[in-house]
Amino acid sequence: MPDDTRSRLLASALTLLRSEGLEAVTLRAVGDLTGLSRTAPYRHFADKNALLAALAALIISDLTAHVSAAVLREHGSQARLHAFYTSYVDYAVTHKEEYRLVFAPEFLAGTHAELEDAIDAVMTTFGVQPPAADRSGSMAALLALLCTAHGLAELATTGHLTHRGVPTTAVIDTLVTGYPLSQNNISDPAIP
Amino acid sequence: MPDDTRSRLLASALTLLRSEGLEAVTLRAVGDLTGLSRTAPYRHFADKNALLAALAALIISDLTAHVSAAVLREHGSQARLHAFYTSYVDYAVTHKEEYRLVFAPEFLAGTHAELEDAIDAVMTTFGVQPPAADRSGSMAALLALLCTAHGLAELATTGHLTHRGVPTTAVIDTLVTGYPLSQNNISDPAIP
DNA sequence: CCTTCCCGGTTGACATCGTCAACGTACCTG
DNA sequence: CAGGTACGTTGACGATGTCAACCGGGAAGG
Repeated sequence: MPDDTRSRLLASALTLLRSEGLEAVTLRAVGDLTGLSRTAPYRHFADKNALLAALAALIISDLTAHVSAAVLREHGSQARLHAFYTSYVDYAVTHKEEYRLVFAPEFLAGTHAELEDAIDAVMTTFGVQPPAADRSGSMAALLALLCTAHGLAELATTGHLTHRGVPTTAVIDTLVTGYPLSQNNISDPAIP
Repeated sequence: MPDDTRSRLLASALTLLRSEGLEAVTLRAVGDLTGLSRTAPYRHFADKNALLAALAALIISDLTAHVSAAVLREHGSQARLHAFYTSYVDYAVTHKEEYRLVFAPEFLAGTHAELEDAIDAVMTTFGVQPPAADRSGSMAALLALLCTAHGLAELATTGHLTHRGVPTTAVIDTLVTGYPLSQNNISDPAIP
């Protein structure tokens, strides 16, 4: 085990993230909790963002594993779609701060690699081939799926959904059974 | 014009946000740019979060105006749905930092009022009545719509979409024409 | 065995930031 | 005229990210 302290630093950061939130993850706190001193992380990560990016990568793996397991447990497109949304949102809500970190834009600049891997993992789960030029249709479909799941998760974790008095599950059901708009459920504007 | 300096402070903050990004919006910088001193914002806002929340409210108004105009310009559910997604994402991509501020979760805690208003504005645009118990179905549909738009915007502004080699418009087209998953476009997993 | 170098770690220091306390100044009110 | 209040300023404090300088120990090489 070569990079032992590096793993311990990441573990401390994860502990802090879970227990006290993203803003509590400070380099000094990470060093303290690991039993080292403030600038110790600088021996293993270029800067704070590098540490957080590494942590985000771990979390993404966990998230994809959670979702993949839930999806594979079901059979049939509809059931799997439902499982996908449900497990995705469930993970985000259960691990609010972790999910928040994964999509925190401030330090993700240029480090899209992890998310790309996550998307690849989802695609593999659904049996879609890796990006190929002639497959752009499927790619768009998958990205549309991810967009919806992500928006769902974001609005669910920040409470914007439940604050409307509508349970998240109802929204998911709506998404799974199809877009009501294409069925003309929504009338024309009442406002001229 | 009673609260003149307050407006000027907000204008300065908006300028900073647009030109140098969210992290450049510091109370000191806002004070400087307004021609006042560092702690001047404290005479008009409780703290930094209050200032940012007020700014976010302005931006939300602008966003909803942009989207509403684009939607009302079209006729028919499908065209309007397309206009909704396109204008929403267009605004987010064109005003990356502003959109980022609107959904920055750190200071939004408890201040959902503006977003609620934004949702109400969208609902009005589509002619849906304000939240009523028997209307929860429509509510869920609208929230599903917003979820998708938000996820789309987030992934588009952070470059996760285009980095996959798939143009955002293709994803939108997929969403408008309907969920491919419910049409069994996606095969069963190739992995056991 | 001795020298040299580097890896992992530490402390000290600095700039920046949000925030509070104390102060000052004008203007309005009684 | 006296007093208060709204607005604004400066000073200071603690927290934070980051850098520079320092240090010990072990590996490398003679």
